[in-house]
Amino acid sequence: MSPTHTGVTTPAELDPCGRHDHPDCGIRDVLDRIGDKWSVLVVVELAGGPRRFRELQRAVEGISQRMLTLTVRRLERDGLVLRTVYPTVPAQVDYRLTGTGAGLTHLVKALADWSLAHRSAIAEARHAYDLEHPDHDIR
Amino acid sequence: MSPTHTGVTTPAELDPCGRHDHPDCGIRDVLDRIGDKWSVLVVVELAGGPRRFRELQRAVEGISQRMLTLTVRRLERDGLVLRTVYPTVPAQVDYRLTGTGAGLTHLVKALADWSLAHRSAIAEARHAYDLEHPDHDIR
DNA sequence: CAGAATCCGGAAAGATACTG
DNA sequence: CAGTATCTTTCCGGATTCTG
Repeated sequence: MSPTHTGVTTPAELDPCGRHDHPDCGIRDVLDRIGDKWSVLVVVELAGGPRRFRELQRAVEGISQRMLTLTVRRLERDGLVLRTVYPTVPAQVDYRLTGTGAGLTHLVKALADWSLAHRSAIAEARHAYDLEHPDHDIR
Repeated sequence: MSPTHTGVTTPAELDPCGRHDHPDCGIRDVLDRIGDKWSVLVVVELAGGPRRFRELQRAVEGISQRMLTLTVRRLERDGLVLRTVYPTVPAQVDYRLTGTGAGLTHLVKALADWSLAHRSAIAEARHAYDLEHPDHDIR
């Protein structure tokens, strides 16, 4: 039993943490890592195999070279992506997922599945909301 | 077969989309929704049952009233949260997860599980990276 | 209590130019 | 090619004040 249990009904199947004795389940750790605008897209692309810098930039579409650098550096730092430099000229670098990073793709797939499964429902909900609330500035 | 198949080796078990014929798998939809700073925390709290505005604000800890309003409004608009107003005085409002929203908690749990499982590995990777790259400004 | 409206600072992201 | 270095702009989010 959690010492801070409030007596509120908490169905086990709806408790995302499995227990309530820590504030955010550490979820923020993941989200801070893949919740940004580009990380997931880069991971998805790398799931298709190693890619070079330019390949990634072309594949992700819309990402600036600056953001790609930052994104890929962070992923490297977190041990999700391996960066390999080949001492050729001009320089050649490739990026590939590490074991941990590959495991992430399973998570991403879960996200994609859920997204696809509910995308229309959400779109409808939005539409309905927008009709009932003619002038809002949400989003 | 995908018409845009490039011939690159793409192990099915690493393909997060299941297919490559769309750019981002719609993942961005989900991430734009739960990738922000507070949405997940609110959903997690609501997984414990209906909450009133103030209860949420106290529970989430650190969230401003403004951000709570915005967060909960977006979730409502997307049909993930149901907002109920009781015409009492003073006003009383409660928020609860919809069916779709409850389904989200499974996703969140997956995130939490992955996070907990790899948190130490990632921490070590970071530490190692920071040692080899004494002065970087990543993050 | 449950918000709405406003102001404001800092961080994130984009664009661009330059380099090994 | 694969970045780094700047500069500019955008916008997220906090603090505060006011209302039904």
